[in-house]
Amino acid sequence: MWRLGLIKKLFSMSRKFILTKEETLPENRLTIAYRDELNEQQFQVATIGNGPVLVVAGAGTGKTRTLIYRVAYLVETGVAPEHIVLLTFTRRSSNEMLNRAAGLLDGRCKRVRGGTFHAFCLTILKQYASKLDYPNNFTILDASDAADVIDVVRSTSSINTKGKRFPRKGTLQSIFSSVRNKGVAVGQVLEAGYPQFGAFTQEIELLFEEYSRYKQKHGLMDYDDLLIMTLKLFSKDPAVLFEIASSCRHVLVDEYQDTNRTQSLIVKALASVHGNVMVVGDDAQSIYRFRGADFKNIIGFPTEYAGSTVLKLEHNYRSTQSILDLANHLLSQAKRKFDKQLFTLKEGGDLPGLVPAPDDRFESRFVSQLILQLREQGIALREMAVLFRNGHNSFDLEIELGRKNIPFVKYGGLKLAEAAHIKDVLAYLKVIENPRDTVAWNRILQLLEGVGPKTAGQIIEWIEADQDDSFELKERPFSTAYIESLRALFVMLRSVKTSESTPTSQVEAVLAYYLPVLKRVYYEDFQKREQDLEHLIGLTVSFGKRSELLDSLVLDPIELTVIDVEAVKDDEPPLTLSTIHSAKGLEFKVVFIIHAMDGIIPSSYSVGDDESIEEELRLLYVAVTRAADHLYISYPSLQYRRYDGQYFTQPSRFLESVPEDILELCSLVEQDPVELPSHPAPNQLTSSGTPNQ
DNA sequence: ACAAGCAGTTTTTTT
DNA sequence: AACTGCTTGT
Repeated sequence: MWRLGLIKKLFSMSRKFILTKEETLPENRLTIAYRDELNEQQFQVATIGNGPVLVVAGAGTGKTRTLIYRVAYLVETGVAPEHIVLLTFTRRSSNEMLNRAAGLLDGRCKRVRGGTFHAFCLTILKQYASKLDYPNNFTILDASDAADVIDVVRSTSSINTKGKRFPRKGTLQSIFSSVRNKGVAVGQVLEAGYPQFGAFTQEIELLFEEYSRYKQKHGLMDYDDLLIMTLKLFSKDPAVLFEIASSCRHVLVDEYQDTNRTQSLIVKALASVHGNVMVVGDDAQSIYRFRGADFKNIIGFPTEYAGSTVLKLEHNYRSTQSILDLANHLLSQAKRKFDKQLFTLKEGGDLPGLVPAPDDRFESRFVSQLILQLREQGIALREMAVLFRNGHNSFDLEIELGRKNIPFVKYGGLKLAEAAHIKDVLAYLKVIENPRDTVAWNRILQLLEGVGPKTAGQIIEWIEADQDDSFELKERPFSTAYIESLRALFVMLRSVKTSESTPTSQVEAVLAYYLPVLKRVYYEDFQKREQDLEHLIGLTVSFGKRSELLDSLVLDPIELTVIDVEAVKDDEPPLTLSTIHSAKGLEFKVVFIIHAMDGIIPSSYSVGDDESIEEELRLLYVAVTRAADHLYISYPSLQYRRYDGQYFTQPSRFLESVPEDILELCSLVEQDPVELPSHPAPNQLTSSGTPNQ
């Protein structure tokens, strides 16, 4: 492990020469009228000179827009687009920003580099992998791949997992990820988050070491490695750091409050030559503590970067005053105080509504009916969103929307690349790409009839011993139970490997082999899964290389229901369903927050830990501030749990102390469909009163 | 000895 | 829906 001190020393090593600042274009020769199109605070941000800058931007203050103008300004004043690095949270927001910036300057911003930290680091690592003793065709493990590797390591190690309850593979994976993202010891992570496994500290530490060794040996990198290995590369080879940092004349980071320690060190490294780093964020919207994000990064920025400028964006252009009142009230409940009060010129507006529904079904009917009515009133579906805490909170609503023929896209929850059948298909391609990828081998071997964990492990040992990437089946004591199907598998792998065809035809070739397997293994619902595979073929056409397809699917996971987007491409733009986490940075005219009961928001997992509860509060704050004009918060009063039957719920504790002149309590009243007026105002559907139970 | 099938439990949020 | 632990079958 490298040390923080070493990195710091590294940065100070590069000698600095002071150049006189190149003359910037006079303002009147710029093509964009920055002063007219931005407010004073935004203008400052967009046009500020060199040096470190922290922008504290409240929700809805035009942060994205300002960053776009910043990029445009830099390009216009002579910075080459490829010397600008724009790090954003999702590739979705990165693309949106670059497209909008390109629109401002007729395409000149297209060559700005950027994307997520992980994607950006990947491009560096692909180039310099050999310096870290990795092959440059290394495989990226997603969270469940990583868990599978941990499982393999555990079963081959001599650790006794019997007796008392030993953590499962997925739990181990999150423990290891915390260790690395927070930079603390295994023992500390266990103590803080998993006290029940404290007795296994030694075993878990051992596994952690073995897991790291295994990845190195087999050319595997998990998500955390992409970041940490990049830092390691920088500290191992200062010349590489210097070369990369030299090409980063301006580093811009969005959502800085959600970066972790490693990411902040990467930013520091990238800015180590030119020192031009602008980070934008809002500590009140920090919602990724669970994966190591630390809002201290944003708070501590001015101390970390001497001579930095702090700018603020406080004018909210998005929401009505009524919605901001609720948002401000939520923030006032936080233990850690925020020095921000958002203000808007959009006075008044309907009060946000709190709607207790009798149960799930009523909640879904309420939301979908109101959506239809608002659409009648001229609000497009694409301007409305339903937000929720957990991916599965919308299942019932999804059925109802389907019934009412309301098109929707869902963000968050299950990703296409996480579905078992997609992982199967990708595993064949991964093995062809990197024959040392034992996780993928393990997966595809176990799809053979008569091969389970033990036999798969045995076959993998033989394959590894061969050190031969040509997929020839050598003489081994194979059992007759599976030898024929194993032979068929190798024939397929060899023919795809040697075909040198496009990723699309490679996927098609794999599918020809895989479809019978699919039907046997998933005989219950293979038809549904077959559709996803069709969708996968559609996705492959934009890739020129197999490795690009594989990397992209891991780093930029396609949401499962994006299928629906394709289907309705020419029709009405769909309604958005999203987890609150995935809705970060987005805005909608109408927002529904569903399942807003205690135990969901805040999650029952966070109860008992003040810091976690605070994060849940910020999460609700983020959800509320997505809304521009109308906000409805609902929850089912009655829930079913499989074993203890029905039980009554409480609304989220964060909403309990909110006075009725900020959040209006509504009730649902059932009415004959014929009686429905054709153009009711949203408030007429609900009337103030006691909850209807 | 190992694979396959069944039953019962458990599920946050994301790169 | 997927994972674990248990039982049955080869």
